[in-house]
Amino acid sequence: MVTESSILRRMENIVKKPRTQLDRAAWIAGATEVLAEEGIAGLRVEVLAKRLKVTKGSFYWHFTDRRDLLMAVLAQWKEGRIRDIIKQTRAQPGRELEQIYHVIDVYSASRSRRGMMIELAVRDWARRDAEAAAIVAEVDDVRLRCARDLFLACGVPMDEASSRCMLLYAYVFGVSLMIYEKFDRDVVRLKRDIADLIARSPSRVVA
Amino acid sequence: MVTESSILRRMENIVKKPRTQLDRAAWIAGATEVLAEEGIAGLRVEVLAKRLKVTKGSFYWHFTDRRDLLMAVLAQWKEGRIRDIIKQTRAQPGRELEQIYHVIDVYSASRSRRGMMIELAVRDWARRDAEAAAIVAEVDDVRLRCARDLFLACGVPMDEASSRCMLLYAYVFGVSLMIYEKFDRDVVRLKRDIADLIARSPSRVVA
DNA sequence: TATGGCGCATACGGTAGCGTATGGTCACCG
DNA sequence: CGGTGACCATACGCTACCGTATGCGCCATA
Repeated sequence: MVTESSILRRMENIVKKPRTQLDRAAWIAGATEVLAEEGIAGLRVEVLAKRLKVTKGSFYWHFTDRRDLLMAVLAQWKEGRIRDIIKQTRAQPGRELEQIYHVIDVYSASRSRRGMMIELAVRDWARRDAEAAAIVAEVDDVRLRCARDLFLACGVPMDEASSRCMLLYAYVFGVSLMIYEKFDRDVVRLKRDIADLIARSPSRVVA
Repeated sequence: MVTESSILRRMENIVKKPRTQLDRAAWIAGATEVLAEEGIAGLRVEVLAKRLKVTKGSFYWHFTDRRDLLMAVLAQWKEGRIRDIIKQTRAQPGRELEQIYHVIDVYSASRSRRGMMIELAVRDWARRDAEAAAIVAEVDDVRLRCARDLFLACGVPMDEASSRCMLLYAYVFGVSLMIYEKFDRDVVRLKRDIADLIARSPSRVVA
């Protein structure tokens, strides 16, 4: 019989105590944290369990094995990235160029350090894991197409739009791998000028 | 007493059997191979020993510990990279622009896959290791300055030369992290156009 | 109040890897 | 021909980690 008190207690458990009982999502979230900090090689079941203040007995209740977790992390990363791309590349008509600058800015390492750490960890992972590579391929494809659409909306021809959006993403990933403090102190100007090169420099040399 | 036969035997050992006796250089070379294939996390003493057909007893004769090997790998990588940069960015007067295209080409992933694998492994390593980061910082500084000098020799102003050489290296590293087969089939044209954007696109929008 | 299952703890066997200790082998030297 | 040292093999203890087996507490339902 479903009593009123039983319903109340059940609601309590849902809203008041989602901490004691871990679910898949909590494990995935924790795993993503570790991935960002330590990379895929440092993402170990027992380490993660210690971090979440439980034992791995809990882990193997929610997941069949370590790979199960890794695939879940990948899937969630993919969903989040694609949602974010759609959001970041949706521009009001006439403001597409502005939006391109926004994309460069928002995906730059200094802007979202955590996001870039995950991005780089996933890409390093993908270099040696076929399933991770497949996910990265999907995300890259969506990203490139979305960014290309922005350039197309700016009136840039197809081939050039392809080149520029590829350059855009290669730049944001690549620059986060470099250590250039000694090279140039005025990083703000540097990055602004580079964004200009990617977004607006005329493609043809004017004779 | 140094007899004639002893000299002959010693020469034999030097020229004929440098295989049985491993030295530091052989270990470092093997370690660099493993680093390229498996990344820093996969670079394990016993794995490397098995690969070199010896046991780790040999390893701990030549190195104090694993970190000793890693630092040696790092040092050798740095030397090699700096030598290569100097070489690749030395241009005959008047051919500097040509040399810039050459640099983009020679450091692209498809051109030297092995070199880029090491490069990416070292950079991923540097994200979590201070000593690796210091080495990468030195190499980046030399690279950026050498490439900037090429742009300067082309008549490009200082600030723009800085921006373009930074974009150049960020691109070559970043593009090797991407998986874009689905996006554009004509990769040759794509890469050529991107090289044009980096090397020669006018920096200012002509009104 | 009894019971069944969910969520986790505990304990176990097994592998991989690090670093050390110690012994063996072979070349060379006198 | 005995000795010495470079170079390597073997064996050991230790830690980290994987996956499994099993037990325990707690909550919901009847």
